[in-house]
Amino acid sequence: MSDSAADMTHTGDDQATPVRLRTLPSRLLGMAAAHAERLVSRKLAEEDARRWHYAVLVTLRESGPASQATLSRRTGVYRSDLVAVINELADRGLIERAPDPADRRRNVITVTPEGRSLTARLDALLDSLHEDLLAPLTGPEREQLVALLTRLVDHHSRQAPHSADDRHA
Amino acid sequence: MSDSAADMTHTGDDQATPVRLRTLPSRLLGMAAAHAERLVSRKLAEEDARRWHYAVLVTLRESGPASQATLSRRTGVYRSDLVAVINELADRGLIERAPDPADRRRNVITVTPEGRSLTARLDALLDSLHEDLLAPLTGPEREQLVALLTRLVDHHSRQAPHSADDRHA
DNA sequence: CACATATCAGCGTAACTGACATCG
DNA sequence: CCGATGTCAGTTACGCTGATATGT
Repeated sequence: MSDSAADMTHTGDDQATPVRLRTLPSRLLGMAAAHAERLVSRKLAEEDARRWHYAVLVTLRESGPASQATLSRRTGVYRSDLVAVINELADRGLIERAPDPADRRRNVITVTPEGRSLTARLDALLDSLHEDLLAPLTGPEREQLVALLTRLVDHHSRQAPHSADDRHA
Repeated sequence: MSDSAADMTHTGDDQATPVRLRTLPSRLLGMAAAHAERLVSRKLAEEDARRWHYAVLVTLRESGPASQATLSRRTGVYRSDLVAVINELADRGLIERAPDPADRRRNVITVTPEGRSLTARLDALLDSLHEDLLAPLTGPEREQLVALLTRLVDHHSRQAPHSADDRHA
């Protein structure tokens, strides 16, 4: 256990992350988001779902049946990636994919009753999860955080409406 | 251009993201972070650097020479991934990797002058970037945001000190 | 012996690009 | 012909899990 070239075992701050990194807003955002997303993925996995599955299901519930291209725009999931998500949801009988008679390029995607019930279960899981996630903050602080983040996100999507954003559950 | 099964071209809210998604804290965090990380990656790319490169360079500057294992702990980058990062930085003459005479398992990593100057340039790029990123917020609001995020991150890393977190530039 | 270090090989996901056939 | 749609193939970064050889 000796010690060597620099400091290491001496000072004990072996895992002290530099101040510069700890205080960089972009990094803070990244770390908080990474933590949140780990929790979310873990939770959704309990129902064998992932973020994109949930995003699609919620979108179908809120805006009704839609084509894949439309779902892509509404969820922020790329149409190419959406194909696999739709496949998986359809294989599990959570949605139905039918050709659109009015426009034969399109598939009309519809939630099934089983899809709706899964969505409701996922809602509940995520709601309870957010309790834990935001545990260190008071009610007003949570609102503040949400408000600030919303401002950031809105500002950006107004500035670059086309430039590939959104995503994330 | 007809119209079909649901609404689509009718209403015009073709890309209206569901309220549930737009207001989910975890998603807001994810979107804000994704935006930030896109900006950061773009900026760092101007100097052919990535987040991990910057994290390593900053850490070396702030805490001096260290072994790869120590750098891994301080930056949050996995030892296994660090190998490639160190290789790349060394190939470009930004750091030096020398065996530690006191402990022959270790490599002592040291920044070179070129490494220091790159780090300084990256600092400047990121500082100006954060101006843009946080543009929609006032000074006090930025502090509030940073404070709230710090609380979230700290709380979590106290709760799960071992469980693989950190990362992100 | 248990433990740490550096390295390698590999996996899963998210995000994104390009191409292509079909259809409007 | 231009543009939209669904699909497939592929890329990059990141986060994470082994396993292994070497050394303490």
